[in-house]
Amino acid sequence: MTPLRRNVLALLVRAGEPIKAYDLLDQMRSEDGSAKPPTVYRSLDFLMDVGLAHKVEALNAYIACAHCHDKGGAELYICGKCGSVDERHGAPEPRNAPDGFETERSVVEHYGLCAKCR
Amino acid sequence: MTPLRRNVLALLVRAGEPIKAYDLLDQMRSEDGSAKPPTVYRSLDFLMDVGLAHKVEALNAYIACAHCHDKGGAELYICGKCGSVDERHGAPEPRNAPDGFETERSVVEHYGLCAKCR
DNA sequence: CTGCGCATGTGATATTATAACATAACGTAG
DNA sequence: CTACGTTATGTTATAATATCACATGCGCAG
Repeated sequence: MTPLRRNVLALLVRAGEPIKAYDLLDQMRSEDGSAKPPTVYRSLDFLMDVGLAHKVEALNAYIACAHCHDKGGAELYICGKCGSVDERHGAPEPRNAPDGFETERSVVEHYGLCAKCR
Repeated sequence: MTPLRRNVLALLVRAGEPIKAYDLLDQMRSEDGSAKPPTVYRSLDFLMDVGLAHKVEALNAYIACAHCHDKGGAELYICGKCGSVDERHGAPEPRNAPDGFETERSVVEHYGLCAKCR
């Protein structure tokens, strides 16, 4: 874990909700000035590799992992109104899977309204 | 359903696996010549609205719906080797959901190896 | 005919992400 | 200590994905 990566993680944590790569980049630039796209994408890739961050595929955005399990995909409940994300782990999919399919990675994202925003 | 939209749907069906918007566009251009990005994106949006196509979020690609249920998100099993997609419907998520969360739309994509490719 | 609503055409541009190559930082073998 | 390999970062450019904004056409209700 390098200072750069730690900084990216801190920004993700501070955001508290999904944040776009280029918004992260803007925040980095306001301190550093020299940040460029590969800087932020490389740090995000690293953080996702080690399980400290997730990509929200349907939003093209990124969040800090709330569980730090380091393995196993998260299940995300994303409120479309307030932007909050509730992250759950370990939900064993109902094995609706085709016979013999071997899952390596799952993307599970639910969009809707959280209890507060209903 | 217009000729344009029917054509896009036909191309999706013909592809038989997830296809990128710009690959669709290339195929359209090879017949039509005048197709442009909004042409294909508008048709895709329409097809997704009426449930005849899905976006594979983690691939930024699109597929024809194999069930035509018109409502309710699909659950996709995507083979990383041969590219085949097995589409399942009606899997009730194990309701690992936060209390009071009201889901409007779900994205469920499983990546791995299909039975044939293992 | 006229006006309205929707679909499409067209050019430009915004957003998201990666390629390719250069430089630096850091540990380890010799 | 020094040379070297490996990993991380800097830098420039560009690719890939998606949308905006405005013009045009087309069918139909009034």
